[in-house]
Amino acid sequence: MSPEGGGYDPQVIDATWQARWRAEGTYEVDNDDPRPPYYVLCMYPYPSGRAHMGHVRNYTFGDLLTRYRTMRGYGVLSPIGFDSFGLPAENAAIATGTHPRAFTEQRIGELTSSLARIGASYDWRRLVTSHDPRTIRWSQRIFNRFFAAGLVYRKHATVNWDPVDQTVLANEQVLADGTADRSGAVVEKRDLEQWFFRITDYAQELLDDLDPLDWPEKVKTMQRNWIGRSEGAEFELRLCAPDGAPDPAGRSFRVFTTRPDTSFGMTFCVLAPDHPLVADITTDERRADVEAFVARVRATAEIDRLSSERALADRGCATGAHVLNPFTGTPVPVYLADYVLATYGTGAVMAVPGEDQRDWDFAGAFGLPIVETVQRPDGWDGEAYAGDGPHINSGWLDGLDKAAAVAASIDWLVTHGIGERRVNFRLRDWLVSRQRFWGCPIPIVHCPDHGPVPVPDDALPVLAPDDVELRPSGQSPLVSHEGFLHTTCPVCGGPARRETDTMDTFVDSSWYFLRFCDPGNDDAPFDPAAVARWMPVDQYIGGVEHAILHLLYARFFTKALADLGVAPEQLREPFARLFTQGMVRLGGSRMSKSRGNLVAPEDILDVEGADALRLAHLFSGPPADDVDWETVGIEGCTRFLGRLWRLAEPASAAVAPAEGDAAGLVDREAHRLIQRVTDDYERWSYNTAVAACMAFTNHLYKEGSTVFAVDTLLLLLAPMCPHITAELWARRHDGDHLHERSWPVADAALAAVERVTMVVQVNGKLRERVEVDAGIDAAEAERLALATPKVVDALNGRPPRRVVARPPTLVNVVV
RNA sequence: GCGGGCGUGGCGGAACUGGCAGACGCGCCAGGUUUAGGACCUGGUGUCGAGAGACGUGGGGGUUCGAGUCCCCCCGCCCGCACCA
Repeated sequence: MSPEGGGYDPQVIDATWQARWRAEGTYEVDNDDPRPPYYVLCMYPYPSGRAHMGHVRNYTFGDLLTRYRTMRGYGVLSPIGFDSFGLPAENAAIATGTHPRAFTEQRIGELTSSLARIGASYDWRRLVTSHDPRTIRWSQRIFNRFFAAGLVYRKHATVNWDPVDQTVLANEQVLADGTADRSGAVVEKRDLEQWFFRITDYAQELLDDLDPLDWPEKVKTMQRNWIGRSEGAEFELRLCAPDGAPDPAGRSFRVFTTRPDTSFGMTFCVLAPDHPLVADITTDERRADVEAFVARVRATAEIDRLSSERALADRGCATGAHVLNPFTGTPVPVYLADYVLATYGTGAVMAVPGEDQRDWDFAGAFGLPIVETVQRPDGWDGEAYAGDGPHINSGWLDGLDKAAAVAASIDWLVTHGIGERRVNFRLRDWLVSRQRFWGCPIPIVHCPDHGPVPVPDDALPVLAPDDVELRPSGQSPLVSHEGFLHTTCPVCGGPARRETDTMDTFVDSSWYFLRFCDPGNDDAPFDPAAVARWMPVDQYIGGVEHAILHLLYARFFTKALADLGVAPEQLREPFARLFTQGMVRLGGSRMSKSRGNLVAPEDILDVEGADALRLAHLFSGPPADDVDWETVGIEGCTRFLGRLWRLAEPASAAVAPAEGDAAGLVDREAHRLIQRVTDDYERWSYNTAVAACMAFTNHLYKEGSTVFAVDTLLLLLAPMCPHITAELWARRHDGDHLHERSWPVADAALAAVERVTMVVQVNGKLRERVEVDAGIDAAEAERLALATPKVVDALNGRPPRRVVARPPTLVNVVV
């Protein structure tokens, strides 16, 4: 290490350049910036304190892209914010007595410092946090717009209730085994009055608009499955006596099916245990059993309900009621079963055991008849048959295949006024109420005379009071805060009570990316013109764990806001391109606080510095893949940065300059490197981009360096390791700022290869290598190949059976 | 069960459109430098074989002049949804 130049000291260099970027506003961009716009966005973080490795990975990719696109001449919008409402702050408040705001703002400070320390570059003027009263005001304004448009409504819902923490939980806080992720208690069901967003109005559009998005196919598929469109028919079943005599009261219910073609095989039907008609249709003889069954299902934890261990006979119950199968005119019994869900379709199904395995199993357990309505293929040895085939035992549908029989059966239902074609979605409306304190208050006043009334726009934001005591009482402290609770009705001025529920924090993350476009706006959530300039986000980066909820909600918000005229009308999708990065694991398991296997990025920043840490993440493998930190060799990256320093630092000069022809060859190599690395950046192949830069550095150590080659290397590495490259560039170029330079452009003529190694194969096996001119034609390649000793040997005087020439890289001689 | 993906050295991975398998890095081995250690520099490193060479991308088959890459079957692993009628 040369004493004159000084060694590579990341502590000093990182801090120097981070301060300079911040002070000079290097990555600030105005809405009238003359450069073409490009919007890079990392999913904004929940402020949990100092950054963990997942953050580092995420924000390294985002920062790299910001710097790269800036060098390519774009005005890059790269904002950051914090998803600062949420459960952990509230739990900490209950545990320690700290106000959630103080707790949260401390965590924001820590995460902000971490982000700065990895060198992430943002336009800090655009900072948006969910708990900021300015954000709350516009979240509430949007709620009111949705309310006015009928996109918000209130209804009774069965929600998850944690009996230990005494609170309602979101679905995502309930584990697969039916226990709460925080308390571990078995979650109960409770009926409460809740607020919903009518996302199902957009189900079809949310499905259709996925197709053109440049998103991982996996994420699009997950969303399609979540939306869960299915086509079929809905029709009416009329109650009757066991002998088929009409029900004197004329009662009926409707069923949804995707297989109306199999209706002739309906030998019973099934209602959900909580179907509203259950009590009404149950016969007196069956009432005791039915009531016991319904009570049992309600009390049974989800996990037990789903268990395949349970005897089927315990999962259903006869009601004693009968309905007429309209296709056959015969009566069939009505059962209850826990596998029929009240919330999907009509909460009632016709059962066709011949063509549905669940119905088959149920029929077996209850001794119900099975009628096959589709001809089994030869050799079929299964039970229920769901495939295609000619219909049998189906009256006028006999002989038709599935598609024809579906169409004919629906026509028949329509003609007879019994039912109609029907599309159902699995997607439910979005339950947004949370009985929590640390969230955006729902801006509603309940008036005894006028019902729920929105708080007028000019009275927003509705802010939660600070003088509350957070206790695990099962209610938001707002419920018992008299000053907050009591207000007047905006319509009549009479006494009224404030809504005490807050909004799901997914509401905040459903529009924050729009606010980033116009964060200072005091008249509206954002100016549609500002949004039109930047949106949609050109590159969105985040974890695949948000593949469904956040991304679906944000898409819904964008569409709804566009339809309401809040966002530009033509903005139908928020995120044009999505990249989901892999998770950081340690020794195979997920890194997490609870597992106690966190590797603190700050410890690495203290020693190896930001550039080595970033490089380690970039080099470890494809960005989309999970990475096991145990196998990441930061040593190689640290070593490389040392080599780079001794190559490029003017006074450290460990590499001699290339002389004469060698210099020209090195420069040509540099042009090829530009092509290679640029291509790698464009296709998210950063591990190979790093590899190419390492290989080139090795090459320079061997062949000698040139000013052009080293400068090129620094430019290409600038987005990946911005500190060391900026420092080296400044030392080489009289204080010049690397990150204001343009991305290098390869000279195609110089990059072109003149001499290449041509591979000669005999029968597809490698036999010779020949140095040839890159411009040779097929005839010349063949001539050279046939003249090589191994080929002459193999031919032994005979002519080749065939010669395949792919000049200038390969010739295959078939003998 | 349905959907998506993956399987390459001791390890992370590379091979983009079918054309030199294993780039780059870790680790390991040897040499240099150093008082020594560390750091650094150079070379080597898929398996078998003294060598020529043979074998080699989870297993089996196929297409092709040529297959890690395309097709079929099987095995194993990961992820998502999971009684959605």
